[in-house]
Amino acid sequence: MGNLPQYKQVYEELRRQIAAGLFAAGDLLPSEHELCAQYSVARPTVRKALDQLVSDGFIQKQQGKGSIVKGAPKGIGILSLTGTTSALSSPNLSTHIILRPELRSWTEAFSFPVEPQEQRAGCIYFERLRLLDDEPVFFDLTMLPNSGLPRFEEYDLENRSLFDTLRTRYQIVVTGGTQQLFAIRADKRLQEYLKVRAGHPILQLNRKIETNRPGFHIYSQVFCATQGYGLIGTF
Amino acid sequence: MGNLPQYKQVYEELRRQIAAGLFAAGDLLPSEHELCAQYSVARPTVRKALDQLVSDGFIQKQQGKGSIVKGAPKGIGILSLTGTTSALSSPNLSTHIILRPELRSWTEAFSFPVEPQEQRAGCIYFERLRLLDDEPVFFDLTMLPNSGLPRFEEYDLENRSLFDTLRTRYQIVVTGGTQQLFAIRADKRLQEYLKVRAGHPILQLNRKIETNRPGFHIYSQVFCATQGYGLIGTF
DNA sequence: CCTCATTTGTACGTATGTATC
DNA sequence: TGATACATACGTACAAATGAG
Repeated sequence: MGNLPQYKQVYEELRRQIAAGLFAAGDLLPSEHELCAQYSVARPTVRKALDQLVSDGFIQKQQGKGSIVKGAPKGIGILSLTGTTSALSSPNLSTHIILRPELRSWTEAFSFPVEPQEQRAGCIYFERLRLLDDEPVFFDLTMLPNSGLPRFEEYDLENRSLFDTLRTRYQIVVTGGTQQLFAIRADKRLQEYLKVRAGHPILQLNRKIETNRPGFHIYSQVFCATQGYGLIGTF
Repeated sequence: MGNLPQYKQVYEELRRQIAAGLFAAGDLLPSEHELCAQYSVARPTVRKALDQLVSDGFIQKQQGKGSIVKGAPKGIGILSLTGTTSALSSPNLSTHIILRPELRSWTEAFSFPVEPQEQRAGCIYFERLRLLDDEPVFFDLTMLPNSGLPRFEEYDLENRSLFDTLRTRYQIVVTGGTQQLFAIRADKRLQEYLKVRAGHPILQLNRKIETNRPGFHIYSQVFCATQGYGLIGTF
């Protein structure tokens, strides 16, 4: 049932090793031939896993040389898609739940229309504030269809990335998406949460994220005060 | 010499057809089996081309059903990587060259350090202003290493996407990158180019883009006034 | 400069599983 | 239920780039 395909097992294992820092940036992964032996799979299987790591930004490949480790994605990875792990695995970054996941009805999500089956399923909605060194950096609102996510509330959104939870618990992975970016002035609510003065420039990000599960989208809206550091992402 | 691998030929042809609107959004591409027959290639070759189209956001795949065309990426595709074509193929979007490509020396690019071989090669630098319906929407600065780009100045940056030119003329494709986003207040120069009042919130984007050519990066800085429309991208 | 082993890139064929309609 | 379509997986072969000698 919940068995992962072999290429995903290899992917998850290598990804874990890289994220855990077992390879320094610039190191070479074992060659494809060696990986085949280690995991007892054929080369196309290993290559598929490596392709994933490339598109996730964990490695680069170079013909005749090998697979070069780029290291765990750095920064506040809100813009990186599958690499958002780093956002919450960073030791000095914490998450404060402003509004715990609750069930709502919905017809639209941050200006994106929701699809009929999503509307029927209802909406899981929650709000979080992310802090870096106890300073608020961004405030985000998330909407998910309430379908096929048993025991979702049990999973610890304070300490785990949403995308990690969806990927490892429910086999839901991001396949693409659409985003809108705005620079706006802080309103009252943002002034309070992000601790900025009135009219301070704020980055706003609306995203509709597609997944491998047909008709299942993640909708999110993020506000970020970028004074000082900027919002970093790999892609 | 300049022969493309078969999977890239299939990719380019299908991409061209989708971008040209030969398929409506929601249409199915021919099945993998049919594509094999059409292009006289094996199924793994077709699948590799389709994988590319998926990761570029042109199609979605669904097991048992087929490859669903999502249509040409819409909006100002500054954030989409390989799909930036749309930005300049849009009929009402035009490009004004503020500063024609010129050769410079460089040691850093928008806060990103440049690598030694790039520094030795020198820097191609240019500035462009993009207009939508004759209204300025964003202002961008680009830096490229001056190596392996014969006759670069001849190619028409006013009417073609930079990424398209690099991909089709020089076989340089984007493999990933890092970006920093900021919300800032407009300074004097931005007030002039983007026609906004002093202190208006502006979106700033610094990017270091990696390519399949080792040691060749594209550095760009983009400023955008997002009042009204927002900056849209697919990923 | 050339040779050679290593490593990744491209391509084909085949087989089987699983989702969709 | 069956036909179709995509997903996964293995094996093979050769090409092209890299780096060591």
